Amino acid sequence: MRITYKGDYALKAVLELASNYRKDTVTIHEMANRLDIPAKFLEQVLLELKRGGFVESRRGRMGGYLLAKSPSQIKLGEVIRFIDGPIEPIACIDIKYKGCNATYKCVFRKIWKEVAKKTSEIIDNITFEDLAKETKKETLVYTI
Amino acid sequence: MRITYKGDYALKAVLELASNYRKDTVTIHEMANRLDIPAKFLEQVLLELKRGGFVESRRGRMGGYLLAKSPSQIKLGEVIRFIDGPIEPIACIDIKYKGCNATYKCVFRKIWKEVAKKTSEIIDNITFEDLAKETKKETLVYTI
DNA sequence: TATAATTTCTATTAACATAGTAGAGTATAA
DNA sequence: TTATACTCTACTATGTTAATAGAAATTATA
Repeated sequence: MRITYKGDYALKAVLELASNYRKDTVTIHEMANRLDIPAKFLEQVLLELKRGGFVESRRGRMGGYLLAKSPSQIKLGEVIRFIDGPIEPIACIDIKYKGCNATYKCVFRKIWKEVAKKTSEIIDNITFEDLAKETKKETLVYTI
Repeated sequence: MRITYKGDYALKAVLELASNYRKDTVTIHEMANRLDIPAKFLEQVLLELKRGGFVESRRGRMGGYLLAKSPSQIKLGEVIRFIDGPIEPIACIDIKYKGCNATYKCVFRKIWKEVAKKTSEIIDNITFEDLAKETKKETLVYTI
């Protein structure tokens, strides 16, 4: 798995919206400023997240973005997979990969699957509710 | 972590040499044919593996490649890191990464570190001796 | 109703990485 | 001496990434 800037931005954006869940909508520019992300790039990321059903938007004045479902229903793994693709470290799990005339007896294949499994055990067991709580807590710690 | 074709080829080449440890040297072309890898590309990979101290070579007639140390002393993780770089899924662990004005309080950072740790627990605990044994066993199974 | 604020959509681009190709040079066993 | 093998450097095609640009559509509100 490799996390791109786009994926990184997506996670931060969703977390931002999760922290704002059931409050106001947040505009692209607000998020871009707060997260220090190029606004036009973030715009594209948010559109993609919308198509993925993670966020909703309100157009026009007083518009902005908001989460499409509860933070507790969005897993870290879902978002990163949607934006950056499969978490498997090598494509030999995938169809496109050519280079193994006998994948079924490739000793590496099972290792990469094991890596993917362990990765999944982490990222598919963390919701944005968890993350929002954690950031809140950390912010408090640093504020006090 | 993302494993490139180059990394994939490197692992297969080292395994091939591990299976041949203390027997004859193996030429680039033999390996390229057996592993179905473009010979000129494999050539570069092997040169890199040599610079990394994983393999040795004999030039001229009757030449070829051989392992520089015992298969039991070469870990999967060492080779893949050397060829494909750090296993961390995101560069925010690295210096070059810009985009976190406060990495120390980034909730994602610790997650990616955890992923890297689990990955390391797998790939740094497998030697090419293990792998060579496994391929040998599997080959037998399919031969019988 | 006009306007400012906001999202939406499509295209373009610079830089870099990947995966490979090409060819001339060097060493060595037989 | 020669065939066989590794060595080295350069080149290239393709794709991906991380943006940037600008015009269009929508909507609250003054």
